[in-house]
Amino acid sequence: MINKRIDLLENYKILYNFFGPQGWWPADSPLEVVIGAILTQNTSWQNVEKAIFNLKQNNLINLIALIEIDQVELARLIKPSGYYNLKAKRLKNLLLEIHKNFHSIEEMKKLSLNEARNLLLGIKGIGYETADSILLYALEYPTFVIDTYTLRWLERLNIKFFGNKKNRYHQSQTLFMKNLPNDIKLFKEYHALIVKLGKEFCKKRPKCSECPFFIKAL
DNA sequence: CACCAGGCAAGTA
DNA sequence: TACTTGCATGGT
Repeated sequence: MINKRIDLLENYKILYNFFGPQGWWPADSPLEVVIGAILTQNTSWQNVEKAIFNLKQNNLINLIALIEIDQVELARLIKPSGYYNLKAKRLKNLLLEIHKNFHSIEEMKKLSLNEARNLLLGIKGIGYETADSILLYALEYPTFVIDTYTLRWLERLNIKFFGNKKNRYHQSQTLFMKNLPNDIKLFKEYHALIVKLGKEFCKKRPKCSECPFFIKAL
């Protein structure tokens, strides 16, 4: 299963030295991270920025305000991020659930990692990646985010997992977490660097041969 | 013009 | 269990 030629910590260092710090997650508050986590589902961050800008213009980076705003109006404001009807519903649903159980986003931290994770995964519209993104970047729990870039990268390294979607996600996540120090900053930066790598070199096949990281990884 | 982006849920066989 | 489809805008 684990390719012993791959030293994940060593590869992190190579990536970091090549690309530098990525500064994820760009946001002014944990709530803004949560909002961005929903809005960026299968959507470029550039489009998410436009939507978040609209929300900021209307003082809507606010838990109560977002719970009270009309869903159709919210959808109109987040339109640039795509799937706006769906995302407006998911956002209100998630924030309502958080407010129902806690005073604020930060209050969720009194839960253990697994408690918080299970709570999030029980909410419609929150899958594994969105849950882990919120846990890591908004709440600062030490969990590793797996996304399509990460899976693509593992596949290129010839590391394959079997079973259903849930098992494959957790096996990939475990691979990183068992082979890295339990360091929140490292987890944040590593995931961002893998996304950066994917955007730079893995998007189109011909570019793969130009990827300096992939050559060093092997 | 086609294709993709920092997914997820529901439906089908 | 393993595909397929709907959701939708904006950049390349």
